[in-house]
Amino acid sequence: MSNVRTRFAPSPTGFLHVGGIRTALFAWLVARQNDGQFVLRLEDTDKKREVAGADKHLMESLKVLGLDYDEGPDKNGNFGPYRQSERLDVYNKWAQKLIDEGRAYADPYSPEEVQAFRDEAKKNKQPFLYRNHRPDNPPKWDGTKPLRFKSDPKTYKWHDEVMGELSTGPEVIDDFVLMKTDGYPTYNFSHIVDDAEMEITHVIRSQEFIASVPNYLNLYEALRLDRPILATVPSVMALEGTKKLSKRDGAKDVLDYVRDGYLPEALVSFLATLGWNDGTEQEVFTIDELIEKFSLDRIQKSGARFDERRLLWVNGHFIRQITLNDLYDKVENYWPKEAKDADDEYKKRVLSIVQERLKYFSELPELTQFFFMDLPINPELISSNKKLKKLSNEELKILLEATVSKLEKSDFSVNDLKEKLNELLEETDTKPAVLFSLVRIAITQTPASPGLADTLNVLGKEKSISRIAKQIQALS
RNA sequence: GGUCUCAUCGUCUAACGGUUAGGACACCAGGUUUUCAUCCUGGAAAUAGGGGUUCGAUUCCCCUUGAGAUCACCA
Repeated sequence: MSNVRTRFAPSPTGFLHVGGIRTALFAWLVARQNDGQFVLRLEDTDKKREVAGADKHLMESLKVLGLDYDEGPDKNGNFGPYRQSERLDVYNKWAQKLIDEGRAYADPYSPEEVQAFRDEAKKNKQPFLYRNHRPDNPPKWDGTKPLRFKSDPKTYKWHDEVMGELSTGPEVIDDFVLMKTDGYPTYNFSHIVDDAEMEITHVIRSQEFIASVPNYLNLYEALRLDRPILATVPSVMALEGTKKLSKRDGAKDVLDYVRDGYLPEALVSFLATLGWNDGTEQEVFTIDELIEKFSLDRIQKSGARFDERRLLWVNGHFIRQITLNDLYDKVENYWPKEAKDADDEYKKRVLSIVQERLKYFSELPELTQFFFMDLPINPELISSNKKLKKLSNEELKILLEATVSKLEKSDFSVNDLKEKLNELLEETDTKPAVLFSLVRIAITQTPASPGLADTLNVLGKEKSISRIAKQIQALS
């Protein structure tokens, strides 16, 4: 394929959720795997729905995930401008062409009259077709009335890269609005013109548009434009219920995931494999692997549910794979506030023993707080422990005192700590489940922590022993 | 209601008409000297229903059922 150009064309009406990002990702992958261009075009033709700042937010979302675009509102390109609101002359030019050729006409009816037609159709359980009311002698179009396409209803068969062979009858073709009375074009008109003017080769978009495709095909013919390759991506569905994922079901802003400490590469891998696979049993993909292996025709035809638990697993998988130094840089802003004055070396050691249990960065404070401050004694940790609650305070104290005197003799290297702890098990004739749990609780005061020897090693001799002493005191 | 589309474990999915229907997430059990996590082993878990075609259907056809999309001067 020569010079592939794909585009992502959102309207700036709010944040980008995972479904939108997935569509953008697929378009981006097609461009990258063909050494083509990926274009961002803002479809801001509905001024009523536009949200201030949404454009910036959207661009930021793409950039954070690494979906860099070659042309867009904030990039130079030979096909600009990339905001539809700045391209009105283009739409007017093409609209005039249709008018001149008798393929567009002014809609003489008021909105109320059109609505009455629609209500009547609905009452009769018929689909609404404006062309059943097409006027015989429409007035000249002067912008005060909507401009409608004069359609040429017919049967269509076409190929969709994802959905396969599709076909429809003439009953779905209608005289849709091209230009609104506010001077802006409708999506149905503007995207056709822009895709052609911008030389887009692949139109990859979500499935709510598929029913309109026959109308688009009809318009391409009237405009005498070659139609691009079409690919319709199914919606991402909410985990519960039967609805597509939407903002009201709690679909999160992708930037929220990034803020919570999800790695962009994990989000990308997860989103790509939500409804796509390469036919092997590979579950996780790097971006380079996706660029190499992705293909539109292996996208599922029905919508996949968004299961955040799988995303969590993918993210943990990526976190465990990156190097400690890399991870250290990435978690810079996620440490508990008590770590403010801790030095890099210490924080790095903490991170190294926490890396395998970190699922996303926002968890870091609860996982590591005790490394940076003495947590208050929590008696419940002992009283709720199956084994420990059977022992008396006196017995617990004896064990902890033995631990202190043993640890006094350790150089606190991990190996020596392991050795000393083993000796302690023998000398006190205690099971690991008892002794180690007790010591772990004494030094961390948390329900879960990394391995005991590692934790002692990082905490250091002084802190460890003083915390055990505090626990002994609390038992008195 | 019309039109289009889809249908495999709870979830994401694999299976040129011939497989004990495979993998992953989640779940359960066991193991790796404590917890949590990682890792390893094992377990439970699916072809929506009914008809065809075929020696043989998850796979092809039809019907039913269920689901999604759409029928805007929104995209």
